[in-house]
Amino acid sequence: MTTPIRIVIADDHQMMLDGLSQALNSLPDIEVVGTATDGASLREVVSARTPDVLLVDVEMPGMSGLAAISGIEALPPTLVVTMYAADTYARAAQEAGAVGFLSKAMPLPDLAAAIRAVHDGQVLWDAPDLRLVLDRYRSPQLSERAEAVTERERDVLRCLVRGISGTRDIAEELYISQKTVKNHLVSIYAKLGVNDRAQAVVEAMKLGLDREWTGSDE
Amino acid sequence: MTTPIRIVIADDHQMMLDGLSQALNSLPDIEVVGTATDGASLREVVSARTPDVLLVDVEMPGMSGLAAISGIEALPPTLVVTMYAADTYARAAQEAGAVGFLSKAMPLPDLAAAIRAVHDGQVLWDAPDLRLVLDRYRSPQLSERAEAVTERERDVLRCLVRGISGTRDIAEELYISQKTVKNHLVSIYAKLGVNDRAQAVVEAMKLGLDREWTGSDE
DNA sequence: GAGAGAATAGGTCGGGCGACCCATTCAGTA
DNA sequence: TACTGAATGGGTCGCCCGACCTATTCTCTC
Repeated sequence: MTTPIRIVIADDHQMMLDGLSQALNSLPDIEVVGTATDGASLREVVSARTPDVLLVDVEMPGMSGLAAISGIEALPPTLVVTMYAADTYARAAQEAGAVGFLSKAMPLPDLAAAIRAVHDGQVLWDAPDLRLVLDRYRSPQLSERAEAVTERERDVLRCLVRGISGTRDIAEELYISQKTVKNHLVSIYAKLGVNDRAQAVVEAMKLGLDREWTGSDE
Repeated sequence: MTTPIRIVIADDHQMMLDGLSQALNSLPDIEVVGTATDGASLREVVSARTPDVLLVDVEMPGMSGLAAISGIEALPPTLVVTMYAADTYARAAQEAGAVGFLSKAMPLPDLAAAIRAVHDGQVLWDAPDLRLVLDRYRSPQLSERAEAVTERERDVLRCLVRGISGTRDIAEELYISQKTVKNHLVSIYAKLGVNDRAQAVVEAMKLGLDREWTGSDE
C-alpha cells in the first residue's frame, strides 16, 4: 500500500493546529505525524519525526516560522502559510528554504493539493499558474489496494457503506444477479485483504473509498 | 436520537473555517450547518439556518465579527474567538450579545466543550473557573441510541471496527463464550436499528462510537 | 429484601454467506 | 488474431450467523 504523506504542522494557535491536523488526517493519503506551537519545538519535532512535508505558519511567537526552518539542515519540502495575503514574506520564505507560500484564505482542499504537489517535487510560489498546478493534485492519492478495486466493485462497497448489506438487497440496488454480487465481493475481499462484509466496510472507510461517492451531500 | 448541536462558524480565513468545520463535524454531537467569511454573509447564514450555537471570529474584514452579531435580533448563544489572548474584546463581545469569549490558543476539544456548554445555557467569560465549566462538557453527548449501548456491547463493537468480525475471534479477544458474543450482537442490532455486523460497523462509525476507545493514540 | 438490568451461557433452527468449480460476453491491446 | 481483464452469470457445499427461547449470577437501586 502506498505510504501516506507524513507531515508536521506548526502554528502558534492550538485551535488552528488541531483543526488542520484533524481535517488533513481524515484524508486517506495524508498523515499528521507531529505538531508544534513554536519554533523551538518545531525543530525538535522535525528531527524526531522526519516528515515528508512541513507546514509552517509565519506568525509564531518567539522564533518566527521562517527563522525556525532556516536553521534546519535536512529540511523537507516546506510550505509556508500566512494570515496575510501579502507577499511580504514570500521572498523571505524562499530564502529560508521553503518551496511554497500560501495564504490562509485558501480553502482546505487546496492546502491538501499543495501538500501533495510539494511532496511530488513541485514548487509553489504565488505564480499565475498556481491554480493549474494545484488542480493536478486535487484528488487524494489512494493506496494501491484501493486503486485495484474496480468501478463496479466500488458500487458494491458503496452499498455496504450505505447499510445495504444483504446479497439480495445489493443485487436489487445494482440491477444485477445475486451471484454477481457474490463474485464482486470475493474480488473485493482479495484486494482489500479481508474476509467478510464487516471487515470490508472498515477497510473501505479507512482507505477513504467512501468519501468518493458521498462527496459533500450532508 | 438526540439532535446534534447545529452550529454556524464565521472566520475570514477559509483555511481556518474548513479546518474547524471538518474537525467539529467529525464529532457525533456537533453539526456545522453553515459558514461565513464576512459579517454580511454571516447574518444571512444565521437567519437562513437558525443555528443552536454561533461561533464568530473577532477579526473579520469589512464588518467585524462583533458588529455583525450585535445587529442580529434572534441571536443564538454565541461564542466569540480571537487570535489574541488579550481580553481587549471581552467587554465589547459581552455588549454585542456574546455569551462566551475564547482564545484561539485553546485546543479544539476545549472549543467543543465550550460549544456544548453555551448550548446548555452556560456563560463562559474568562473566569478562573472556566476550566471547571469546560471539564463538565468534555465528553461528546452521544445520541440516545448510542448511549443505550452498554460497556460490554461497545467492546464487541470495538472488535468489529478493528477487523475482528468472526464470533469465535471476538469471543477469544474478550475471553467470553461465543454465545455471549452473539447475545451482545443481538442487543447491539436492536439498539442501533441494524440487522448484521456490516451495518453495525457503519452505524458505530457514524455515531462516533469508534472514537471513544482509540482516543488520540495516533 | 425485592426487583431491575447487565453480563454470562446453552440450545435449536433456517437461511445466508464465503470458497471453489465453471461459462459467456465484451472491451481493450499486443 | 489472440489474449487479457472486467462484468455478468450458474451450481454446490459446509459452516456460521441471526432469531428465538430460556437460565444463572451479580450489582445496583428502591
